[in-house]
Amino acid sequence: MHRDDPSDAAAASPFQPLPAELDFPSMERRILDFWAEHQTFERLRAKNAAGPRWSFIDGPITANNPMGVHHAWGRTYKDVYQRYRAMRGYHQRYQNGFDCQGLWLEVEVEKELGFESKRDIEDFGLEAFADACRERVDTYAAVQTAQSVRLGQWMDWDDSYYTHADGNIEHIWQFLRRCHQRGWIEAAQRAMPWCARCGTALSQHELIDTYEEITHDALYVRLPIHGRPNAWLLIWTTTPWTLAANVAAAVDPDLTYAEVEVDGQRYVLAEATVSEALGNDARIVGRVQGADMLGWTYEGPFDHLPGAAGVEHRVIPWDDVGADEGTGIVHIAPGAGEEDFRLGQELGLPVLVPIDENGVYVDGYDWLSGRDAREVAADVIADLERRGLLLRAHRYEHRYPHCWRCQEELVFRVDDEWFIRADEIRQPMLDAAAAVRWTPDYAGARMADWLRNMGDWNISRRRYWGLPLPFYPCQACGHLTVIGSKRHLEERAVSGLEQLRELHRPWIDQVVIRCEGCEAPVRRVEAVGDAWLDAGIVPFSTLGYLEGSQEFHRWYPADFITEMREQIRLWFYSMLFMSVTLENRAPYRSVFVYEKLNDETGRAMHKSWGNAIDFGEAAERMGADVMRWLYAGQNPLYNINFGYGPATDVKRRMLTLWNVYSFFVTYARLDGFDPTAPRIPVEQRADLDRWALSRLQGLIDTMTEAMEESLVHRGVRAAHRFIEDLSNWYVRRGRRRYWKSSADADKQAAYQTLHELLTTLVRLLAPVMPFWTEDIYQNLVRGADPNAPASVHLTDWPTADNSLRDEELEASMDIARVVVAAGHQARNEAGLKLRQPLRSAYVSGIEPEEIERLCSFKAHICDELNVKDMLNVKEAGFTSDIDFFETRAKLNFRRVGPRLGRLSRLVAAELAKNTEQHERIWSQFMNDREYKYVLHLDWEKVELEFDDFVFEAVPRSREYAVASRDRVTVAVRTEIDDALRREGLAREIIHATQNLRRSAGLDVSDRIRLWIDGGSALTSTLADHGAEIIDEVLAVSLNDGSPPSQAAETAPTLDGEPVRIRLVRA
RNA sequence: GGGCUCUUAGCUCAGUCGGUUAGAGCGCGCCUCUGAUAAGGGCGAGGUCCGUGGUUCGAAUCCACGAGGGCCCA
Repeated sequence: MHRDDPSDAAAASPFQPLPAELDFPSMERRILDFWAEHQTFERLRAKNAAGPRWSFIDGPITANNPMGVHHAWGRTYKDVYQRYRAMRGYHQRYQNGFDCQGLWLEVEVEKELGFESKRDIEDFGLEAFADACRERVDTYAAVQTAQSVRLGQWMDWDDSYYTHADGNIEHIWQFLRRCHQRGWIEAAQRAMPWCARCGTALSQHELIDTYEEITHDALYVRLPIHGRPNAWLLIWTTTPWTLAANVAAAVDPDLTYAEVEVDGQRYVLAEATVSEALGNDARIVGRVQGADMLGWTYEGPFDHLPGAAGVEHRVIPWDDVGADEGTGIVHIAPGAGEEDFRLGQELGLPVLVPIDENGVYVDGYDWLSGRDAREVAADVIADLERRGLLLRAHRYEHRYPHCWRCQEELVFRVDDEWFIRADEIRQPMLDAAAAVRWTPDYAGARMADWLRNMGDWNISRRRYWGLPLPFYPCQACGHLTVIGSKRHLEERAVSGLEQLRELHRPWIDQVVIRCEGCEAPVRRVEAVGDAWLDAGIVPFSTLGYLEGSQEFHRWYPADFITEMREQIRLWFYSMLFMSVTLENRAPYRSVFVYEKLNDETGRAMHKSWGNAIDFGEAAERMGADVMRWLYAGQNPLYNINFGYGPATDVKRRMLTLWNVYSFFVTYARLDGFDPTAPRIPVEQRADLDRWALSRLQGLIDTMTEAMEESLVHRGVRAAHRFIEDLSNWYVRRGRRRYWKSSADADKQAAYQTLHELLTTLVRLLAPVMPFWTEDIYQNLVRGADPNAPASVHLTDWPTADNSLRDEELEASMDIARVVVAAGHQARNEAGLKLRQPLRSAYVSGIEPEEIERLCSFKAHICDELNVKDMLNVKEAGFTSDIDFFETRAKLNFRRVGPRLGRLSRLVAAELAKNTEQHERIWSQFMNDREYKYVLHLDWEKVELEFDDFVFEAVPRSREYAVASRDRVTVAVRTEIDDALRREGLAREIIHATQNLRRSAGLDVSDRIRLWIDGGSALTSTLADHGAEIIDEVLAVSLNDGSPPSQAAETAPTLDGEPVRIRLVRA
C-alpha cells in the first residue's frame, strides 16, 4: 500500500462515496423521484420524435386486480425492448392497454357485491351494475399503473387504451359487419359447455385447463325394451340430471352383447361389462350382436313427464361406444351433451333441452321443474328407485370440467349461439401467420396447428358488461342487420338514441333500428361478445382505423409484440383473425412468446396454496432491478421458477458488480481521478486494459445481437460472464496499479479503462436494470461532466469499436488463466500455501507461439502463483528426458477421421500401445514441422503429419507439484530455500499486520508506527524485507523506541516462529 | 387418437458445425486467498447425457421407435 494523504483529493472528487450497502428498493425510489423531477421519459420521447418508428402493441392487462409477479415478467420484456429501441433512437408509441369488460370483470364485481347469480344482477339493475364494473376498472387500472411505474416500466400512462371505450366497440362492430358482408355470421344451435352460475356458454378456449378430479353419483338404470316382456336395456350414466333429456341408447354394432338373467329379469349389456355391472353370479343366457339391436325401441326414463313425452326412444349405432366402463350401452341426450348433440344431428334425433340458462329445469318436468340440475342427483335416484328403474347407484370419481372463472361444475346445454364461420378465413390466416417471425419458432408451429383445427368462433355470451353484439335479426323479413359504427346506428335508429349514454347495456338495448331488409323496427339481440374480440381489435382501434387516420398506416402492422404462450390461441389468434379479415395480413411482424411463472420449487403459484408472491411485496423486498434481471435472464423456452431464493442469487451477482464499482469510486476519490482528462491512447495502455476493452467490444456485439433477436437472456448471461471477468481478473490483477503512489501514465490508463468499462456496461444494462444503471451513471458520468446526457437512458446504445478488438490477446489471456488455474491446483495438491513464494513454475503442452505470447503475461502469472519465474519447458533447457511430465500423442480425430475412416480407430489403438514413442514423435516435430510419422499396420502404412496429432502433457511429478487442465501442464518447483522462507515469513507478517490494522479500526490510508519482535528467523527476515513490510502496511517507523501501552497487539505463530506485532496510529 | 416441446450432477440449467476426458451456478465437505469483496480460488463427493435401435471412422448432439413430463388439439 502506498498512499499519499488523500483528504484533499477526495473532497474535490466528482464521485460521491458509496453507501455501505447496496439497497435496491430505497435506491429505486430515489431514482423514480429523479426521473419524475427531471422529466426524463418526456425528454427521451422528445429526443426520438423524429427518429425511425418502432411499433409495439401492448397486450391489454385485465384491469381487475392488482398485477401479479407473472405480469411483471411480461412487462419486463416489454420495457426492456422498448428501452433498447429508444437508445437506438426509435420513435415509439408507448401505449399501455387495459382489458376492461367481459366475464372476468363481471365475476369479480359480482363477488365484490356478494351476488350469486344473474338474477342478483338483474335485481340490482343493469345500469348500476355497469357503473360498478366501470368503477372497478378505474380502480385497478390506477393500481396497475402505479405498480408498473414501480417496476420501472416507461409508458405514456395518460394515453392508455381501454377496451370498454366506445371507440373500441365501434371498431369491433365494423369488423363484425365486414364478417357479415362475407356471410360469416350465423346463429346456430350447438351443445356448449355451460356455466349455470354465470348463465352463459363457454367457448373452446375457455375450457382448457379446467378439468378437475371429482366424485359424482353414477347410476345403472334399466329401461324396458318394447315388445320383450321382462327384458331391459341396462345403461350407465354419471350425470343423472340428463336422463330427462334421453332420446336414444347407443350401441357399438361390432360389439357382442349378453342377455343376463337375474331374479327372473333379463338384462342386455355388453358381454365384457357383465361382471362389473351385475357381479360374478350373473348368468348369461344368450348373446346378441350390437348390429342386431339397432332399431329396438324402449321406454325412456321420464316418458311420463310432458316435457319428455312423445319421443320414440331407439337403439342407435355409434362407433365410439366403449366397453371400458358402464354397460356398452350409452345414454344419449342431444340436448345435454356435446357428443350426443353431434350424433343427434347426424341421425336426426330430437333435441330435448330440459334446463334453462341458469341450469334450472323448465316447465313440463313435473317435480323437477324449477329445480337446479346440479342438485337433483339424489332425488332422481330416489325417484327411479321408486319406479323400479334403478338397478344400483355408486360413487364414481372422474375428471370433470369446471368454470374457469367461478369454479362451478359445468353442464352441457344446447342453445342458440352466434358464430363467426372460420372455414373461409383459415387459409388466409395460415398464410399471414407464416409471414410472422415467431420466437421461439415453435410458437409459429403452434399457431398453425391451432388454425388448422379451429372451429367456428363462438362470439356470444349471455352476459351484461361486455361488447354489445350489433346484431338486429328481423322477425318480419328474416334479414340480419349488423351495425358497423355509431354513425351507422344513428342513421338507422328510430328510437332510444336520446338515452344512449355509452355503447353498453342497458342503454344500447333501448335503441330500436329499422331493418336494412324491410325497414321494420328491430331490436338488438341481448348477447354480449367474447372478450377476445375486445383485445383483438386493438391494432385498429388504437390507431383510428375507422376514421381513416394517417396514424394507422404509420404504425400498422406492429414490429413486435410479446405475451405468454397461452396467448397464441387467445390474443394472438383474435388479432390475427380480425386483421386478416380487415387488411388481409398479420397485425404483427414478430412475436415473442414466453412460458409460465411458477414458484421457486417449480409449483404453480396459487393464492390458496400460500405460495403466491405479491408484486408490491416482491418489489420492496428484492427490488425491481433484481426482479427484472431474474426475468430477463430466463430462457423463455422454460417456465421460470420465481421467488426470493433465486432473487438472492441474482443479488449476489449484482454484488460482484457493486464491488468493482465500489473499488473504483474508493480509489478514484483518493487519487482525485478526473474522467474528463485527455485520454491515453489505448495502444499505450497495459495488456490488461486492452484485454478488458476487447472483451467489452465482444459484449457489445453479443448484447446488441441478443436485443435484436429478442433473446435478451443471452445478453444477460454474457453480461454476467463479463462482470465475473471484470471482478475476478481485471480488477484482481490490476488492483496494485491503483495503489501505487506516483500518478503515472499507467495509473491514469487504469482509471480511464475501468471508468470506460463501467460506464459502457451501465449503458448496455440500462434496458434491463434501469434504476441501478441510472444511479451509477449519475455518479460516474454526470457527476464529472455536466455536458453529458442527463440520464443513462438518454445516451445512445454503445456500438462496438472493432479497432479495440484483439482476439489474439483474448485467446492468450484465456491460456494465461488456464495456466494460473493449473498452477493453483498444483500448489494446492502439494499443500503449498499460496503465501509462500516458490522459485519457479514450468509450463508445457501448448504451442510454441502460444508460449511466446504467454510470456507477455509472465508477471501476472508469477504474481498469481507466487513464484519467482515462469519458464516454458524449452527455454528451461528440458528435453525429452524431463522428469515431471511426459508428452502424449493422440490422434486428432477431426482431421484424421474423415481421411482414414474405419482405419482411424486402429491407428489410435496402435498409437496408444506405444506410448514410449510419443516423446520421440513430439521432438521430431519440434525439430521439423514437415516431418511425417509413418505407422506400419499389418497390411498397410499410414502417414501422419503434425496436425494429425494432438499433444498433451501427462504429469509425472517428483520434485515438482504438477497439474494439467485443458492441454496445459504446469509444474511448480516445491523446494523452499532459506531466502524463500524469509520472504514467506515477511508476507505472513504483512498479512497479520494488515489484519491487526483492520481490527484496530484504522482507515485504509492511516499511517502507523510498528513494532515487531521474535526469534532469529524474524530478525533476518526484517533485515531482508523490512523496507517492504514498512511500505506495505503504511508504517512510518519500525521498532523505533518502545510502544505505548495502548498499542494494538497480536502474537501469532508464523511459519513456526512466535511473533509479536504491535502498532499505533502515527 | 393427433400435434408441439422437453428429459444432461442433489437442485437450476449451459453444451456452437457430430470430434473421442460432458461443463457452470447453487448446495455439501475439506483447503486456501483477501485493506474493493456477505466475495474469490483449489480439491472432493455427485452423470446409464431417459431407454432401445440405426446412420457414421466417431453420437449428449442426427434419424427411427419407445418411456416419462409439460402444453395444445380432438
